[in-house]
Amino acid sequence: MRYSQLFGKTKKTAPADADSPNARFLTQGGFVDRLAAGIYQYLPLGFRVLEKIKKIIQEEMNAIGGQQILMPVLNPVEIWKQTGRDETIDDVLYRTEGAGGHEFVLAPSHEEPLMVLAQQIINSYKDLPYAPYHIQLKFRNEARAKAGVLRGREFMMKDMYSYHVDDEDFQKFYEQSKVAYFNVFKRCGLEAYMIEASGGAFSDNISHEFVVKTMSGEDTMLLCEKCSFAQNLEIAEARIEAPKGADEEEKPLEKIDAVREPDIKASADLHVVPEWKVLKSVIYKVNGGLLGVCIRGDLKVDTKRLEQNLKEKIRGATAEDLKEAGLVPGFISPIGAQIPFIADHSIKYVKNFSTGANELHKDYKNANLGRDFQVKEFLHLADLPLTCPNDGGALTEERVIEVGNIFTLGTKYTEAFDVKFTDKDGKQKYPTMGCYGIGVTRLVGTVVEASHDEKGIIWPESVAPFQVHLLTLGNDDDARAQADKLYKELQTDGVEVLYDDRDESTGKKLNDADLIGIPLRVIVSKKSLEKGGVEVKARTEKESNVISVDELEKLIIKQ
RNA sequence: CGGGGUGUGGCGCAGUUGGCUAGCGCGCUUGGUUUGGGACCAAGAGGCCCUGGGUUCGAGUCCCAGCACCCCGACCA
Repeated sequence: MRYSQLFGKTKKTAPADADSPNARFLTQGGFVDRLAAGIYQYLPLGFRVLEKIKKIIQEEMNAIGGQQILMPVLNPVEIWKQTGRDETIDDVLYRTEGAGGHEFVLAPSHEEPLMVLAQQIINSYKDLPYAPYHIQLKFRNEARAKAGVLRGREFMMKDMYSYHVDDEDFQKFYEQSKVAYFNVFKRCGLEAYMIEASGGAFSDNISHEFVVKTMSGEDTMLLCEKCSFAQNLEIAEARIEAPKGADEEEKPLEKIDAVREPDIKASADLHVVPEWKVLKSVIYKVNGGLLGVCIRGDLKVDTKRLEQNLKEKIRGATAEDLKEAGLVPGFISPIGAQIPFIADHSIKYVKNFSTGANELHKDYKNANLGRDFQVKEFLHLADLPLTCPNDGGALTEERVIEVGNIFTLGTKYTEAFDVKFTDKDGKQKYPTMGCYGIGVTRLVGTVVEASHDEKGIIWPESVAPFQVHLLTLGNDDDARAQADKLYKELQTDGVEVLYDDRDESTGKKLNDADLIGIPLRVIVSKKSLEKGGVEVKARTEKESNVISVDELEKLIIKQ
């Protein structure tokens, strides 16, 4: 492909609102374009990456017996009523009306249409197992789309579903799917971790998530330093979620007289509430300034964790520090305070906190997060004994993005659609199912998140839009002729080449090459020809070297 | 759905207490000079200033309502 003819060029400046690395580089590099929040269109460069990732997934799914099909996006609402999911996941469903007032949903997942197929196809134990899959757009009315292509309202997903005669056969396949999943991510150049997770709204059963470490991730993973134990923090933290009675209606904020001792117990006694209903505010001195930390009254701030999270040395604020900031020990609260506050996640689950009013012997009742006070950031700061259940090793926290997940579905759907097969013994039975998802468009963004530098993307060879970025520098006629010739030869050899044939300045062309991030950069210029060939540099390397055209062809074709 | 922020040529931005023909950089077109890390000169094209109401002699600017987008949360196979 000649870059001069490519539909979609790089931009010198990224859109101001594209702030996660994937959003920034993919839009600036001309891979994708945002049409609306969470809705992207793919330009030739982005589309090529998408297709490569799809191909890897197809190969790995086929290898474990998957059979690709294609199911429709537009689904009659009736099949969604059959599982009750038109109500249970109503909040994410896009609905639309067809001719004659028929109601449709845009599929957010595809268990339902598949079950209609299964009713017809699954009859005998001789047929099983089956593992149909498809790669298709999904539509989910996310409350908040974000982070470029990582969380979209329209996105592409590979979903596979398996049917088995019994649990044993299912388990065997489930294990195979884990291997296939690791293969997919590895081939995309990603290091994935498999972690235990809760099933969420789509399943109540056991599930495993596949996650990749990224800054723009949405989840936190706990990773054991000693063994391979990895777990979603959600599970570990379940214990600090909402104590009984914590989730109540928000009541009006009230300021009251509170002649009491300056501690949590005194506050809880005065307000006649359990200690977890008291909002604890602790003030630290960080980098010369003061920082408030809110946490549930019954928990303690783990200062080591706080330091790790802030990457700063901290110490407790002194009485003078507090006085200067206008804070009264024992009656501190984020409401009306003049210093920044952060918080432990535990306070998100409790309504109507009691807390100080930043005045001696005055308290607030019914203080609510968001309405009455805000915090800058939520961190995991509670002093909980979070150690590895296997060997007691320390657990580190990692920001991760979920790129795939696998579920045991049991007979939930086969029963709902009354899909039965006749077993060897002549009895009718429900097949047991699993489902296996990979976010395909999310993978595109994840690769960028995991592999970039300040200049741009660094595509792994396996998913790069082109293998070679060929460019000329200078306006030397001979160099251009040589480059044209090389471009044609490489094409003849079946090498995917992006040829920057523009008459642009050196800096612009080199910067564009770094931004687009094709693995191998090949420069043909007067200078390189004088040194006897072409200059090659891997995107991952700093230094380039000059080799002959013959050597180049050997180098590329052996790959 | 709560909190915060932003809407001005394709992209990034400026626009004063309301004032005349809405600017700048990048990009684009034409001509010329350049060419190893975002070159230069000259001449151009390109704007429902988010939308709708209001105030005013006069609104990009003030007021009201709405919409969109981004961020932090709630939510989330």
